[in-house]
Amino acid sequence: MFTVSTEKAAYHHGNLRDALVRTALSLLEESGVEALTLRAAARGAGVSAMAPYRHFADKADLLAAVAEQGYADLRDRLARADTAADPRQALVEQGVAYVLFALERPALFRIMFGASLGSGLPPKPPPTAGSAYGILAARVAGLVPEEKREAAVVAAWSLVHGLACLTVDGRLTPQADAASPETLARQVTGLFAAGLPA
Amino acid sequence: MFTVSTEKAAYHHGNLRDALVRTALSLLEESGVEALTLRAAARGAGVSAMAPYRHFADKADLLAAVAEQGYADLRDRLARADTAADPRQALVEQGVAYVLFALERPALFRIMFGASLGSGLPPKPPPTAGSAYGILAARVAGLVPEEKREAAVVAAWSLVHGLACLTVDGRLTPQADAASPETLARQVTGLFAAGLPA
DNA sequence: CAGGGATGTTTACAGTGTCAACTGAGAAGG
DNA sequence: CCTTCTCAGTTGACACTGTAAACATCCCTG
Repeated sequence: MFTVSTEKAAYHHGNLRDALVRTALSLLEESGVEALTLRAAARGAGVSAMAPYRHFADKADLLAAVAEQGYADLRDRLARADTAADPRQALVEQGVAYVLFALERPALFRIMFGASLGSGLPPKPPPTAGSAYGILAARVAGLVPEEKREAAVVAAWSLVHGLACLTVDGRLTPQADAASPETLARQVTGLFAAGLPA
Repeated sequence: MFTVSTEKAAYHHGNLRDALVRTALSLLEESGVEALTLRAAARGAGVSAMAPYRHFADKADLLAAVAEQGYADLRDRLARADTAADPRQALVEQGVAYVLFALERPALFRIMFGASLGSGLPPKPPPTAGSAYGILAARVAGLVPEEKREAAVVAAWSLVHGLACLTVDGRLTPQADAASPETLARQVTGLFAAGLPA
């Protein structure tokens, strides 16, 4: 057993919580969701199987922390894509960024949304998730009159989210999937943006 | 332990495969996804833990069979909703039906799409899934000129699928969720249908 | 220099998916 | 009719998971 060497390696590990989240994240992205086990995360952090319970109530709680990291990354990504002067264009770019994020980090994306691993109850939307939502909502708000705004925001969000899910899970017809996902995302969101009521 | 009584109860169970799928489905819908375990399905069918392996390669294979049942139900539901004379209206009704299906049977919906429990690889889209897709695609095809048709079909599919996912997982903002899901679905898909290029 | 609270460790348990080897029943062939 | 073969189901075992309870150890505060 040796830790990452640049770390403190004190034997009250220092910052286990962060180490666990980092380990969990790389487990998830390098080996898929079924490799992300509480024990594996503990092992990766060089610590006993029960240690994580000092920092997380249970496995779902660790996953929530991982997801939160994902939300922050997604929000950054959307913000970085939101640069075009034309608001319609900016909206399209956000949509493309959303889909690409899902495609590049599919396992993380599936943890962020969906199922919350356990009870079927709503998994308590974390604050960071809302801020990603806000970036998209702001663009839509600038394009749609007050009374249709809410439906339009939900529609935009649904559209990119649905496209991301279907693409990630390989659910699109081969012909649709043949073109690069980016092209497809651009066409789809473009079509949507064009149809928005002025 | 007693079987469903109307069944044969012969000692080479008769039709274990179907019994397992049925048991799995009710486990799933009555007690959530974490209750759907291979052993529990076997128990429910009155059979030993290893018996399912004579009919399914592994757990994922059972889940695939359950999902297939779900696809068939969804297709029926879409077909039944597709009755309006106005094609735009029919499209909206299909979207609403899709969202309601997801909301009424959330666990099944999550099994049908998403993750395929195991490798992150695409889970081999079953034939029945395509036929549900076809019902929606047909309506869109009647509304959109040839060259934009493909993008429009993907967009419609994405929109309702995304809305279904977000609703099921309780990801919508409270205000959006306050109205009945059906109303929301109607507004959102209506807005989309209205924006479609003539 | 106490001692107390946070942080980790050990041990244990119920449950899971799945492998290997065994058994029983119904059909096939002499 | 009796043997035999093969499919369908069983038993037992294994490695692994998440988690509870009790114990150990470090560091900080008084």
